[in-house]
Amino acid sequence: MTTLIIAEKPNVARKIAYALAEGKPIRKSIGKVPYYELTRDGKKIIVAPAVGHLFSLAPKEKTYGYPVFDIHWVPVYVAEKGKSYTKDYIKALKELAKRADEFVVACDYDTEGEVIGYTALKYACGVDPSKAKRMRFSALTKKDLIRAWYNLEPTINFGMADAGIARHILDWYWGVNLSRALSSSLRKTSGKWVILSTGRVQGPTLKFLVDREREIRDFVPIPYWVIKMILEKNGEQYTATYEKDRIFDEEEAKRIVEEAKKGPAFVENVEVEQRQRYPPHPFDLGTLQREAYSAFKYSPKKTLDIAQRLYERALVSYPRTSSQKLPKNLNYKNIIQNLAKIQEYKPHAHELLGKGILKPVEGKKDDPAHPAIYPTGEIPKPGELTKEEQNLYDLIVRRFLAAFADPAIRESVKVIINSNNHHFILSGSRTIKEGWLKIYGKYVKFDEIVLPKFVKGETINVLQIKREKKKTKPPARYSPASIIKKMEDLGIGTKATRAQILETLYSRGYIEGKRTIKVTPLGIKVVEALESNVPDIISVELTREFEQKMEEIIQRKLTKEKVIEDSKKTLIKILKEFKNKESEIGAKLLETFLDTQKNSKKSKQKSKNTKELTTEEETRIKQEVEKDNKNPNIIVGKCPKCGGNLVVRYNRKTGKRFVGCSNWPECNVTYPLLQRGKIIPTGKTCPECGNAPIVKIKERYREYEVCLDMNCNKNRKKKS
DNA sequence: GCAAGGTC
Repeated sequence: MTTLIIAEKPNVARKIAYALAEGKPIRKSIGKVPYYELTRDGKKIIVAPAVGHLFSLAPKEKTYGYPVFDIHWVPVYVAEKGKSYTKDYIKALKELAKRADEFVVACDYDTEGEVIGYTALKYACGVDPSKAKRMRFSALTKKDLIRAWYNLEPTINFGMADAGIARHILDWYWGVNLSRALSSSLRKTSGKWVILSTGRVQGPTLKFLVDREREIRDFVPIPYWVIKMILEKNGEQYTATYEKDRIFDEEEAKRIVEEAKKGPAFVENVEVEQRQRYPPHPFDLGTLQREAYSAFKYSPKKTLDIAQRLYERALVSYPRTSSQKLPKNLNYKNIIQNLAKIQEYKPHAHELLGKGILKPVEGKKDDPAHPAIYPTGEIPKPGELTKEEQNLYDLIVRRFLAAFADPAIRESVKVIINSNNHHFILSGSRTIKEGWLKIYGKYVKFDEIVLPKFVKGETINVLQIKREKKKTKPPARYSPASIIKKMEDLGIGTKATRAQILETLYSRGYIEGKRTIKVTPLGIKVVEALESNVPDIISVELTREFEQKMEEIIQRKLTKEKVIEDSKKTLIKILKEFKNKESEIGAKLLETFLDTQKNSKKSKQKSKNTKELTTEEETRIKQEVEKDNKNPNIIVGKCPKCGGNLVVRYNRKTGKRFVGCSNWPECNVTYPLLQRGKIIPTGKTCPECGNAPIVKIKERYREYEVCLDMNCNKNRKKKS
């Protein structure tokens, strides 16, 4: 009898093996994949890892059309580029399954973990998933793991597996079909092969960003006045502000200034307050990403990448966590002693060790699978880390050490000045006791405004009282850090995927700007198209609905088949309507797409999104598109006579192409076209005749622009 | 190739 335990990832496989082994497990490997052999109670056990999802959904037939609902599970390395490393893991599981006659899933206890286990059993091991048992644990300590081993669930949780599978399929149906619909619309009008995309998470995220753009665009600044008192004490100048910080009536502001100027000004009261400031909680991934953004301006994606590298070197714990709590049984003392070997942490570490009790602060959020991010106590060799790795490591170490330090004490002072019965406030604040700020202070900003001592009744030497005109400001644009916080707050995406999804929005050309995110005209048009055709996909409610359905599947109140069928029906209807309006939608997308292209040329950015195709691919796509729509409506411009769209059409008898107005037969405007070369709309109207549009003709070895009007001077000049 | 979700 041999039992094969399947873990979600290599690191967990190792932990399970060490926990269950009597003595030490034997580490072996197949290719690059490590696995462990051990015995417990005379039973042979093999522990082997997956690496997250090993299987992914893909269409059964390779088509470019939509709708598409016929999909199945395939190895991820088949479905996605850059996932070849998973091949070895599937191979290893397949190999080890042959040696086993009992199977235990030990993936994270959530819907995704259940899907990872289910698909690994079914497609890698070739085993009926209903034959497998389930090891259920929520912490990776020896105690928890041993308890889980002796209390195996008799089967995997099929409710969770079904809910997870439904989630995968629903996301695929909505995301892929609508992405294809968007791309297809633009292709129809532009003739260009551009990837547009949307999905359950991309959609609402882009929508938030667009909403913010609209708020900014529609913002009407309102003027207001602030009143300031410049005063002098001991040869230094200080500025006090009027008790009402914004005055929207200029006359009122004038009056206050005039009255206050009469004086006399004296100190009416001095309020001093001391407050304890506790250290910040240990890092979950989202907080680390925000902090690294504010400290170093690293994008969330970059921070996760660096943290992953540190984790792989065993310098820090697992980064994809939402916990803000350190593990209870962690040997804090040992870690801090190790960190003391690094010169810059030495004094802090020694101070903490001298305290006797080591009790960290913790945050509210928890994660069943992983604790907060902490330094393991492994010490990097000098020069081992890059500057970026060093920065992030320092941030994590200091945050960890700070959690054990004393609170800081801050003092705030309010001097209330009365001048002819108008009140002005002079504020100061300073740190009285540094506490944890000594360790982590370089990453937090606190004002340090030290005031001289003022006493009640004291006369104030006023130098000036004045009003300043200001304007209300529009809300700020999102930064990569703040949009990810927004996603977190609304519960869309996961800790592991949010950063990646944001990168996707950048690579689609929907958004730009490293620090403040600006939505491009294309991004705005995509949201507009979805708002009027598929409002569901840009709404957070779709996620809520999926979650609810999943819960009902887990509770066996609904079957996954029913949920999938329902979504399919809804989508068929939506996609049918979308297809009917493709030309219209595409025309709108195109307007701004031309601008985006021009702009990106200006800033010398290469659009990764528009790729050159091989002739083979091009032929296939053409056939596909033509099959889909016998008359590809490439819009080349506006009709000078009626304002309709000028589109490329084909003579039914001769098959020859020409440009005609879309309002035919009401409008009879036509232009002849050269029969050779690819027609590319430019969005420009001819500057020479001011009438007909200019199109680009792209032949195999040359391309040139012509005015559609054959009699226009522009074309004559060209020829001569 | 398009999603979102795991992970190296």
